[in-house]
Amino acid sequence: MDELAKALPKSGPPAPEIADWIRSQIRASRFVPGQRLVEVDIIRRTGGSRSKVREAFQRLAAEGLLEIEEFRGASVREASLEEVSQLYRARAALEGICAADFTRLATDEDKEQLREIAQKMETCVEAGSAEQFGKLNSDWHSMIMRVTRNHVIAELVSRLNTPVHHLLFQSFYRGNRMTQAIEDHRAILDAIMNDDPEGAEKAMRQHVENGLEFLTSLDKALFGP
Amino acid sequence: MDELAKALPKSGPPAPEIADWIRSQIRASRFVPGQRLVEVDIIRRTGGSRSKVREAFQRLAAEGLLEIEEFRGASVREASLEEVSQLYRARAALEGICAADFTRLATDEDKEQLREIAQKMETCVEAGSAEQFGKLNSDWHSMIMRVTRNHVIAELVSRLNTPVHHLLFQSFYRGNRMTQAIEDHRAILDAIMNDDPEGAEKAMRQHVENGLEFLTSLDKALFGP
DNA sequence: GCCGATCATATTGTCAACAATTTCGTCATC
DNA sequence: GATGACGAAATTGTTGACAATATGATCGGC
Repeated sequence: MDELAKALPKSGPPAPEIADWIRSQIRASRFVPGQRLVEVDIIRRTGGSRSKVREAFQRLAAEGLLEIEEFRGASVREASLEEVSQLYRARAALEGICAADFTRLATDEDKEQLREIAQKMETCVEAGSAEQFGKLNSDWHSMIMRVTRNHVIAELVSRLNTPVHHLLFQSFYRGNRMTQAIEDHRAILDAIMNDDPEGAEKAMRQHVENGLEFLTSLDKALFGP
Repeated sequence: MDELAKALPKSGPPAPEIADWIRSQIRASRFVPGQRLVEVDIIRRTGGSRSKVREAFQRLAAEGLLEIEEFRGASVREASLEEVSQLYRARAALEGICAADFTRLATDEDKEQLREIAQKMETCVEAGSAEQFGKLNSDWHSMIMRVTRNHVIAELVSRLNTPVHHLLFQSFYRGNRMTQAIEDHRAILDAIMNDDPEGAEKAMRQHVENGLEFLTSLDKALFGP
């Protein structure tokens, strides 16, 4: 009864908040793939009742984030490389169309703001601060989502990202991922500035595909020869 | 303890199966938007225990299909027209990319099979059997999904469709929706046969957008002047 | 030391009882 | 007849106890 419970003086947090908490733990790599989530442990940490915790597990299982086995409980699901690949294909489609919509909908201020974030990211590369880079990268993609005003797609992309969030974080530390991303962003921004929705979409898709390629190479470096 | 219980001689169905059952009821318009889902009622009909039913509710709420209010229970969520519009934009992106992938991956037999389904649909128009048309339409889109072998996208599209499934069903009965769909399918198929992935993608997006336009006009005809 | 059986513990699955809240009918009052 | 207070019934929220299963330790035999 320490972490979430303190933030919420109520009797107990409802299932969605417990789910949020678990999700945040996974995104922060405090819960890693394969790890078992014991009910009493979550109860202690969140202050939620057992039924609430179990309901939260069901929610997360529906999202594909947890795996529930009979009499063995919930564990963080490990996405296979094949699944990650499919997931990135979905992201390419969704973020691609958002890039096109952004090009059509964005005001000059919006575009300028996007350019500024990209610029800050470049300074991060020079400073070698991958952590800050990751945060700005999130801002950059969120900015596009916000302008297109499609909550459904924003939610979907967020969910699609959760299972690989911990890997993304690592990836910026490795190889030339940051400079690659910078180049991609510049290509996207160029198309946006030229009022070329199709070009922006194409560039965004390429950006996502590059991300996938980097993840697969990262996977090989970590696990297989 | 009548419907699902009979089909399953086990002690009681697990939460995911109860969720499936409720989902099917919604798709079949037996549960309509706004309708409250009383726990004991679901328990009687499925044979599940109360905790199972509640967990199933949470799953469906996570999918956005149900709405859960404190002390008021679960009810079928009504998707606003704005939300349906966003949802179709997502579908356009996802199914569009699948059409392109299908063009690249499909064997000649696959393409032929797709053409056959489309042909059967044309006979349905002549016979005026909207119900059969709807079923074949599902087959047509499923066929594309199957060939592209992307379970993630297939699952997403299925979920995106569930909230409007009951409207889709009606829409085929109205106006010229069927002939419109036939034309769209023909355009998509033409691009596929010409090995033109981008053309197929474009045509598929247009097809989805047409579906949305039809839904909005249907909505106006039903509710607003 | 290694292997398998056996048992204690930990964990999850199920259920029933009780508390809290909403819902709906009843009735008195205006 | 409309309105609002009251209370019974229905419904949901919460908790705890018990059953079923898995997990891990212990022990005996080889």
